[in-house]
Amino acid sequence: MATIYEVSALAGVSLSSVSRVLNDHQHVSEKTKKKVMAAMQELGFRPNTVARSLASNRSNCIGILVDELHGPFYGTMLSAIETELRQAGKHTIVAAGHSNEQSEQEGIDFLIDRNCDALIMLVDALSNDYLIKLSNSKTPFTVLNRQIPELEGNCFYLNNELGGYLATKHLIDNGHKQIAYISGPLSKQDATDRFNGHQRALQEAKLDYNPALFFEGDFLIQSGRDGMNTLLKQKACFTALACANDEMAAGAMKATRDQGFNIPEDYSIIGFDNVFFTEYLYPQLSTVNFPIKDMAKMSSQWILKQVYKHKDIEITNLFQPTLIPRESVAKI
Amino acid sequence: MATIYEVSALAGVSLSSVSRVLNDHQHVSEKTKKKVMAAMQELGFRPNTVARSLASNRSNCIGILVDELHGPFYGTMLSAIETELRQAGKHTIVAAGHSNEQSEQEGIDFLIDRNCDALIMLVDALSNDYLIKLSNSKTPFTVLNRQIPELEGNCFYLNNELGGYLATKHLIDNGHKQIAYISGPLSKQDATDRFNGHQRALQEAKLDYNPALFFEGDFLIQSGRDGMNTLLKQKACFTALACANDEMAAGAMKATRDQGFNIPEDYSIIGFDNVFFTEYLYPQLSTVNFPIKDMAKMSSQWILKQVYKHKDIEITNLFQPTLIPRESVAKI
DNA sequence: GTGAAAGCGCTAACAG
DNA sequence: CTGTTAGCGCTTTCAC
Repeated sequence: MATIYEVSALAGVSLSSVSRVLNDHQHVSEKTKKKVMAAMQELGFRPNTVARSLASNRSNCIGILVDELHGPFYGTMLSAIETELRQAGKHTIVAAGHSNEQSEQEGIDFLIDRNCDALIMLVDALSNDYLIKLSNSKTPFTVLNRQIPELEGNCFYLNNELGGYLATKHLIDNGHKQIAYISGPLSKQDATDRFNGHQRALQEAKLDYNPALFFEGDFLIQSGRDGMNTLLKQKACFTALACANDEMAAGAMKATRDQGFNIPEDYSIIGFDNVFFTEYLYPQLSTVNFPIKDMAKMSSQWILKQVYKHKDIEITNLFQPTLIPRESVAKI
Repeated sequence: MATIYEVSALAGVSLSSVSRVLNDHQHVSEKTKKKVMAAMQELGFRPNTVARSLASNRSNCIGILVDELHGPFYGTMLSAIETELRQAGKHTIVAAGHSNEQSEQEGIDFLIDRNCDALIMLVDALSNDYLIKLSNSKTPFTVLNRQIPELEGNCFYLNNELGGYLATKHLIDNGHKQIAYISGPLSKQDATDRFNGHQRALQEAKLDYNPALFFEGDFLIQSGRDGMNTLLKQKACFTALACANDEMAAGAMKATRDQGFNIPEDYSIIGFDNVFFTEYLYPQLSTVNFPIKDMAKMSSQWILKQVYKHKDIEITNLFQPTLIPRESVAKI
């Protein structure tokens, strides 16, 4: 593998000149630039990224830390980030935190040690305090799906409350008056925000909130099944169900059918997130779109702008959900 | 950030000694080892990975190249690889090739330039020839879901023929005699292997293969819909359908119901891959398991063994599919 | 067992 | 606009 050294020799210029054209510096004459380029071409020169990192203290690597690598959400996110970053010549290093505080901290260290220029995180085990402390270190980072007031500019998040509102409103607009709700773990901000939105829609329509129609799940499919089974068993009746995410909605659909009911004839169901498999379900699940792709892209752009000084990038931190009506909600 | 230099000063030993304990070399006295460790602790020393890479020409990074980062398959794979590699202290750099030959080649260059110690690839646009040529370069690699005779030891693949056989056999065992088939693009090896397995099962049961009951899809959901719609329209009748992957099976289920038929009462359907959402479908999709997780793990271990000289690792290149009977296939 | 010294390939002042 | 000169932080011969 040829080095910058051999290039400089062949081109008959100094090391620095080669380095300059390599880094697109201004103040290089067209002539030497041409000579250098030709020499690089001839030698099949490929710059050694590691050496560049060491000398410049820049790795051109962005670390991505997520709870899990599998699941419908993360793939979409990774894909959007990788696409955006790679076309800017940046690499993506991934690490999973497995929703475990210690493991997530290790993941961060892992990524920082690797000299990542910046981090993108979608994690929930890490405390706000930890993240705030981290913001004083030299590695800039971005946080997805989380709003931390002290770190406002670094956070890219959804108006979850509005999403929750939209979902329940859609049910109400279809004539439903008794609406059950399966939430995510209320210890998580996004879960409570969505639930608050649900309640706001109820109030707005002057519908009473009935605690018997509430079930707290954990965002996983099984809790959707458990939730719907529980709801179906209690006495208060209802005609529609809003779930705080699509996985739980899928579980609820299963439970509903296992009990011999039809969707949406007997029960209308709406999810949240609009993950790709919602279209595969039968009936196709009505849901609320979570623009994870846009958010992932935006946070990549934030890094491009902050860390690599790209210009002309408009940053938005707050994203809006939209209703995706499909087949699982019917008029009553 | 403390350097090895400060550690050596504080410990009162030379640079080399510090380096030795850092790298777990033999021939270091317990005493100096202790002193060094203490000094590191005190200074909160964290070795600079980049400098180590440059000096040792080892990055402890494994590059992963996949067609796409989203989709049900890749997440599972990435997750298994990251878990396995990270606990060995290795990092994972990902790149997507977008099923485009040039883009995949760029992905490889990208990863090699980044000084990856090895590569794991799950790609289909790259030709065997290209891969064979690549095997002469200094970066070892592994190929998933693909069998290249010249690169036998580097390939980790499924017995797709057997999988195809198992699926159709399951249909036959349930009494079906007219079985339709929606294949993947026959230009791809895995698609033809699966299809061959289908035909073998037919022959074995002395059932005639009817070309009218065949549709060539592209592994995406829409082609499953198109396929089933086409099959339903032609005159030859059938009672069961085997699909070369789960996405197409999901599409076929949709088409079946859109035409007013029930699954499995009117048509039994079986998929292939056993991706996570097959359990979310209604009815739950019977399918054939593709042990992508095991394969991903095994290929990580191959790298650990070949590149990092870990011992006691048994390598298997060929994996076996298994039948996963669920609800979408009924006796006739 | 330990230390000295020479790089790994490149960037970045600093002169000119 | 170009060349000289130090390093970046660590590994690795090679002596001792």
